[in-house]
Amino acid sequence: MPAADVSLPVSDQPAALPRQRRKEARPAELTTAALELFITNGYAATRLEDIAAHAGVSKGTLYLYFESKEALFKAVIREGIVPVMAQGAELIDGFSGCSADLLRHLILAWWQRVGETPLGGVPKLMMSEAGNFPEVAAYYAEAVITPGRDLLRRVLVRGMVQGEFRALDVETAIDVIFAPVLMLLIWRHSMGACGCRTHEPQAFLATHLDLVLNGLAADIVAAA
Amino acid sequence: MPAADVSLPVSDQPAALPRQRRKEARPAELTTAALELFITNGYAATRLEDIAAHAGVSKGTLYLYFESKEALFKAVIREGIVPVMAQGAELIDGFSGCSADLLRHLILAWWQRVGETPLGGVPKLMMSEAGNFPEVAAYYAEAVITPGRDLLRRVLVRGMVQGEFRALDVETAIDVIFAPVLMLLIWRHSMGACGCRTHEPQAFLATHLDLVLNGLAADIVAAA
DNA sequence: AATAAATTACTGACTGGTCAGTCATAATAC
DNA sequence: GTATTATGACTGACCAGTCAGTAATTTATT
Repeated sequence: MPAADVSLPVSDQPAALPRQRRKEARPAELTTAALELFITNGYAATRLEDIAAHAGVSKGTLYLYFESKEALFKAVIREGIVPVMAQGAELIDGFSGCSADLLRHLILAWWQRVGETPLGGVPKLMMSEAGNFPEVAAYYAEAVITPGRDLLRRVLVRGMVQGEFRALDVETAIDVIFAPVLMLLIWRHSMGACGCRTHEPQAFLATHLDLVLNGLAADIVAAA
Repeated sequence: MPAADVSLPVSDQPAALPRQRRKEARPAELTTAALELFITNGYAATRLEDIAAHAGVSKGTLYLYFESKEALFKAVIREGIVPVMAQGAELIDGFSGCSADLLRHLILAWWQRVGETPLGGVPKLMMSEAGNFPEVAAYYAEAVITPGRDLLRRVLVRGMVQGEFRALDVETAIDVIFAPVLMLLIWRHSMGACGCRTHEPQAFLATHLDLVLNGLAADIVAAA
């Protein structure tokens, strides 16, 4: 949850506590438990009682911190994802190698910091529930997807400016390039969770990067 | 629970009509209506009454043809997707051009025959509900995903054998290559359905194919 | 051809279980 | 002792699934 939250579209902060002291510890435990259950069962199939039990409190306690199931869901999405983004920007800023390596590092880092953690369930959850929670989807698009795309755009533009990458439609390329990474993640949290064959993430990402970096590579004119 | 369950993976055929005449017309209308509503609202949020109303019958009638909501869901998945696959095989068999064109044609044809039709909602629906219906997911994997991957494998192997494509891990490449197409589809049926910016499918697919075919292309040795 | 009987197709009010959300009460802190 | 924090039994809405009954259609009878 960004601290200086100036007029966000989705704003169901805990709020329940009327004034004075607020214990920040409890809500975090609750959203953690909620995230886990939402991800494994889906939103509709997750009972609030189970979330409460999972966090070691009673159902009533949930309502001290969240107005409703929907508010809890929003909080899960909000707290779950936003913090990660800043790190990506730093990675790009402090990178001096070639753009191909930068792209590789960025994607592998994202996989390590999101894909392999509990947060990895959020994108699939969001996809599944976007239709039922359009405002949350809009918030997610603004707070997660847009900044994420910005990072990738910087890398692609960097590569093109430096003559390492071919010129192609950047806005489209961003999503084409990230799609396999997202699919890998979504797959693991849907079909993968029920016995279906799953790819080794490292091998999958390696093949993807191999293919993409070859596809992006500018013709090496110097070779003549 | 199926009556004479001769060990099919998923087998909840209409079956309700005990013997003699069976009207095949009605079930098709029902699954069509169900598909539409499941896709827009999700499984849990779709009321059987709405499906019935949408098909112009009463709720009771639904139960003449389907044992339960779950059986209806299975039927929707089953009838919805399977028929398409055979056409792909024909396309490959009767193709004489280069493998790059074949891949392009296959993907564009799939988009046209699935992506742009109501069937396009099935993959996202399946992803969302796989966790809650593992048997359906297993059936889907066997009846849709495996045959689909077989098609792509044939194209890739063809290209490699003929020296048009670089050699790389085929099993992984299959999924890497199809992932952006799937994501395009999933996106349109989730975030895209609630006001978020969406790609022009043709442009997206063109960029994807451009990138992939360049990435796949064997170094043209003849150029020296 | 008209009528009755039998079969099939459909209906929608009803039931039983589930679960989000409430609130009177209890435990704990201060 | 009183203010804060937590509880879990309770309520009311919701909806999958049922079933006694009605309508339509087919078959049999005269």
